[in-house]
Amino acid sequence: MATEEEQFLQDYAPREYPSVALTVDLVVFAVKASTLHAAFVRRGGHPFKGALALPGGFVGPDEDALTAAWRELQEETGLELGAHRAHVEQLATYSSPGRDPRMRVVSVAHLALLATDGSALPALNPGTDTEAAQWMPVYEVLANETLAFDHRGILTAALDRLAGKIEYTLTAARLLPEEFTLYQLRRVYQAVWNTDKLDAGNFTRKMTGALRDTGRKVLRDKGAPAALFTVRDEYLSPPMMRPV
Amino acid sequence: MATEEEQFLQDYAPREYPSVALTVDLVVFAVKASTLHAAFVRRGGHPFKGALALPGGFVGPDEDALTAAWRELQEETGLELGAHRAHVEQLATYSSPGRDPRMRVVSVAHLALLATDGSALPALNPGTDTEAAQWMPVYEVLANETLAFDHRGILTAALDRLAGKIEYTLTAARLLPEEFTLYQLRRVYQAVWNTDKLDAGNFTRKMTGALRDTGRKVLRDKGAPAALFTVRDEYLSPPMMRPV
DNA sequence: AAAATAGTGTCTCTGAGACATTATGTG
DNA sequence: CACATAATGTCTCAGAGACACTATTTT
Repeated sequence: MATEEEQFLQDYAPREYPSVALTVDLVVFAVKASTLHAAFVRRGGHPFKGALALPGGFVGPDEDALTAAWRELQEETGLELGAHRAHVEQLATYSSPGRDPRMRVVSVAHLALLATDGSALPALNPGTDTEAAQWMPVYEVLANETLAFDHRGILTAALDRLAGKIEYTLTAARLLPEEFTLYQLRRVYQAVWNTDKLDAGNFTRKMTGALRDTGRKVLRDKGAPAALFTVRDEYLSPPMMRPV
Repeated sequence: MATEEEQFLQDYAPREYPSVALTVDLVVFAVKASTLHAAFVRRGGHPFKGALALPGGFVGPDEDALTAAWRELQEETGLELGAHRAHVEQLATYSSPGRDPRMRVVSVAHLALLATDGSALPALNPGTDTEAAQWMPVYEVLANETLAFDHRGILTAALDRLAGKIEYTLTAARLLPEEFTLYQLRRVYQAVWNTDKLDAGNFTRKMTGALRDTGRKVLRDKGAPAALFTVRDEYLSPPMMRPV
């Protein structure tokens, strides 16, 4: 049996099959000043010269798409894994034959969330020789900028996914440090949903069930001190509702 | 400007880049007798000889993954598009380097839903030369069968997606004819969730808001006649809740 | 009439939103 | 004390589930 299988693998003659170049595209989100930002690259060459594009790169022969996405994220931010907390998940795959006029490129888009305290964005690598990635406000980009390839569709898909997911999970906490106040969390929701209509009191009550109070408090410029929370482990990525 | 771009496209020398074979895998669901079924192929050759596998095939050079999924679905069922109503959507992409021991194959998994009246499954093509696809009960397969490659993961991902999606959309109606009774719809929910605990009365009240009563009724063996409904257009794929 | 099924009524509980109120800090 | 913010209380409303009840068919 083992021999039959070995035989097969040896006999197997690589057939004619269509082959494609496989890449990952990243939508990297982070929040500053209650505004949702994403990392973009300004294209210096054709096609789509001068337009904004999402960072990305080829998937190596010995890695899967998720590994490649983490590697690209690290190359772009220079983050030591674990220094910045990060969350990466697959979004969707874009395979339209004409999406890159130069050749057949199939791209697995990923959603990446970087933690910030809401006051500053993570540093981006100044870029080797190629153009460096830069943070830009997502809603302004969507309103005013031209995006290369099918990257507008990828960006809106990522935004929809994030906006939907924080409705029923605590994924929003992945955009914050390990410990955070309800004020910070609320600002993340406002950033993602591009709104300022979130009642602070109701928000507190709604969230505290899935959070753990560290007992410590932190002060702001004015007002009462705010409690520091962490996400209760059982609510980290899975649903906040439907507690199994 | 046009010249500069043309110049670039001409000058563009195809670089060295890793290339992969791109395929689609299909999880095709249909319901019979309140039991969720999926289409499988029994493997006749190595690797995974004798195990069950999902149907699928290569993505052609001039089609995207979704088009290839529709083509494979048609080849497998012999359905004239529109004769059987069908729903196909992208699920996720599987790109682990070792997932096929023969070569580097990246597969875009798709979820397909076929309409039945709940009493019989759509015919599957008897297969050209290769093994024909066959319907099998999903929960029994997951409990008792060995699945080839990473197809167990794909199948459970498809099932999770479907089970979750029918909670807040009317996607379940894609497993039924254009017009259906609440009894049929309830049986679909029971099939997908593998349960029989759905109160008929509450189910009716919950669903009727998103349905349109055709005014016609249909009889069963016993009991009162049941009204025929269709899905109100505005609720077809998008959410039943959150009415914008 | 008896049985089975379709559909409605009723009650309770829970969660969300609107909004007021109390508590705790700073200048 | 004035002010700002955190957190809680209160009220209302809508939706879901448990369960009883009525209506409509077949045998």
